[in-house]
Amino acid sequence: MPQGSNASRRSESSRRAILAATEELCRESGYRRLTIEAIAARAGVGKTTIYRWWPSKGAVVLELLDEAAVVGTAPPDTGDLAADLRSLLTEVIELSTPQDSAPGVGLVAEALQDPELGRELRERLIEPRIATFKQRLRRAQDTGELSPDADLDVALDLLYGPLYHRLALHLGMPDRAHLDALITHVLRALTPPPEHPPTP
Amino acid sequence: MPQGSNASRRSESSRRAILAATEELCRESGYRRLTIEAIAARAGVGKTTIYRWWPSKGAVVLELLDEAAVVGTAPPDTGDLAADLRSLLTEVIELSTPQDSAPGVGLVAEALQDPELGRELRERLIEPRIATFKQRLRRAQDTGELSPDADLDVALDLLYGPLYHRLALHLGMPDRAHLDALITHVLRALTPPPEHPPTP
Amino acid sequence: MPQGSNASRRSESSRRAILAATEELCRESGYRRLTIEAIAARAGVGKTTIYRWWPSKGAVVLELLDEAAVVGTAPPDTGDLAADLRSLLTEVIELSTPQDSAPGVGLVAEALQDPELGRELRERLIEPRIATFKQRLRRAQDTGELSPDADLDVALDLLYGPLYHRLALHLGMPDRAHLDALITHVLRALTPPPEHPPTP
Amino acid sequence: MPQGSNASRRSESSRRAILAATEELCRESGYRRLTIEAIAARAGVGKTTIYRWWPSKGAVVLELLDEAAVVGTAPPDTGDLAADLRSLLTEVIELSTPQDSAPGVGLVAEALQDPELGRELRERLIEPRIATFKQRLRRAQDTGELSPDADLDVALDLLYGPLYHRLALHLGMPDRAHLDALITHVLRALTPPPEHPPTP
DNA sequence: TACTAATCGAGACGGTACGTCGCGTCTTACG
DNA sequence: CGTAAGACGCGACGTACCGTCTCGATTAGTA
Repeated sequence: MPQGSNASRRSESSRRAILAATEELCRESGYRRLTIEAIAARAGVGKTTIYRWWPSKGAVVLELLDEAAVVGTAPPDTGDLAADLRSLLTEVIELSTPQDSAPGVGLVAEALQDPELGRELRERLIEPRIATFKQRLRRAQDTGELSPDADLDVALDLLYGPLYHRLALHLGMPDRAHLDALITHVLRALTPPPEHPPTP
Repeated sequence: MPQGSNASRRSESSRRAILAATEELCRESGYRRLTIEAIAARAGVGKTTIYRWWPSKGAVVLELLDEAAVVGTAPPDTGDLAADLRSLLTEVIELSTPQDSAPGVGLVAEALQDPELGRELRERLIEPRIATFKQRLRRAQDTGELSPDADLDVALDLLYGPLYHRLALHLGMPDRAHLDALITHVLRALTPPPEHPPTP
Repeated sequence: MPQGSNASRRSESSRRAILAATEELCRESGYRRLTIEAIAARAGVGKTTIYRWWPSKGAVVLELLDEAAVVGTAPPDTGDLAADLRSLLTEVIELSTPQDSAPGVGLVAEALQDPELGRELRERLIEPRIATFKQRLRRAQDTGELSPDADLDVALDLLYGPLYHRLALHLGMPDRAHLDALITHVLRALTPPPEHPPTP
Repeated sequence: MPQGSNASRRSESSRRAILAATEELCRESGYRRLTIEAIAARAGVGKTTIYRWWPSKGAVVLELLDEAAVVGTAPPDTGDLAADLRSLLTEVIELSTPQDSAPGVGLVAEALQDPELGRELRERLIEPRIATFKQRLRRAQDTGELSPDADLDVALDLLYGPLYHRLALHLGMPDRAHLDALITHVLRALTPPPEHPPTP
């Protein structure tokens, strides 16, 4: 593909330096104290260069997380549905755990107040994971593990909801036992007792 | 409570003016653009007076919401458990709906990044509602509507979780049908099929 | 006049620090490289404090020169008109000589491009000196040294003009001999050969 | 001049576009707001092209004025010395009058602070005019209109000085009457009353 | 006529300073 | 004393231009 003259003049090395500096500073002082000014200084880059390519510090952090995330587009499928769901949920839990938390939580907090950032966050980080999640559940429907008319959006709310609930309220992420309890409850609710369908 | 001579010389009229100004400004420009500086100006109050009594703008807004909320400490009990749960959840949904959302959502966002504010938010706004919620569920256990060993913390996660989930992801609050689906699912999961207990 | 409550809250110590820093920086690096940012840093003062009280760096420098100038409002009068004029002109020449030149020349340069600054410069620094100059010439008219209908504005142009001429063209200030030549010429032109008046 | 193969590959059309853009922008927004960046944009030219051929915006403007000026190298000589001087002075006055003033005044202002630009300005714009001026005066000495030992440098100062004086002080250029008064005075001072020479 | 190197347009880049905003503290005068 | 008013030191903001630096794409003189 001869994209030739269409090539952006953007400096890849600056881009990398900016993301690296962002990651360092976030780790050192947290999302809150993160500053475009400081990123530029640490990265050895003009502020302009940051503003040229990102609209806000949130967008920089978003790209950082986006790069960091190894997106396995195919859902895990060990044959054990509960285990697979647990591993999907665990990925999110780990993104919200202290040492790495700064960028993730800060980003969610900022996105709450900034619709445009929220949209980006949803499109680039969240929706792919939702898709993966639903893909796994759909497969479970195919194998008859789940009721074929189970409402997958409800399942999504029920399984991911608690994580955000606890995040927002500083309640600490659910431990292994609690997580298993959640999954068990939800699967039970979605598993077809043949005679009455889940939603009236 | 004979606090007598100990009575604070704090000016109640300033306090009210501050909260009123906060409410107006929040409504006009949103939590994000809210500023201690602007509150003081609008309220005709010195900045010192605000800083003397509140540690941050979040704390002011928290007090505003705290005053606004009519906390029915006793849970609703119409005899219809699903309906009662729906009305409890609806209160929170309304706090997160556009016109009034600014203070509520902004506060949650800020609390995500400010542990102290998070603690205050939890203690003064959240926990009373959690208590009310659990109280109603416990009554349902007493009447046999719910399994006596149902895990109420899990129920809490399952019912409130989705709201925060959707809040954080700008997904829009669940509509009436979805909400009912949620409640139905959760109640089904908590209702005892006598042979296997909810947690393994 | 008990101006009491009317007293400005302005910090005199900051004002002095700002002027001192300005003077130092001007001496060290010249008017051109002088920067509000640097003044603030050197003075240990917020930039806001400078912008609050002065509209531009030119205004700060103007105030600096204004304070530095010992304005003898009464003109010198040794009885020797030429000598008195020479001493008046010398004051201006010294303000435009290298070591002290930075502020003075820079200010004139900036005022050339900034009408508001030009007005201030004129009112606060220039016009008092013009008044003094004219006062001395008027006294010379009283004593008959000068023609009573000599045009003092023309005299002003003729005597001060060359200084600005040379300043603008980097020609160097007139030396003692040239200055005396100038004064001699001008006085001769203003001294009445009784029959024909100076202006037609 | 066999510069032959050495011929510059410089683009004349770019040069003209740059000068034209400079002239327009100067007229529209004044020398002060003039910017290399803006010149390049308006001229449809890369910034590099400007920096390759001129060291500063002052140099561009200088070239602009240099081209615009129709330098009559031979002084006017109508036989009426006062009239000839007036027409020489008028050329400078017009260069400093509002509509065209921007480039001229700005250039002088900048040159005050930039010795290199000052030198260029002097050599290319000023000195030719001084030469012309002196040439005319010398001719007047030949015809006996002026004292043969009149100091032409003093004459220069006395006649051009007031213009810069007024320019620097935003005093407005001398009107016709004042200009005539100046010329009259100066000529009187330089005309030989046979018994006492002009300088003591 | 084709080659080849200087020049061109475009504009990203690392910087410096700008002028503004809001912070949280401090100072002053009043009630 | 608490208060209204607001100046203060500070830090970050987002912008404007600077002068330098790649990038192909002309383009003009030479081979």
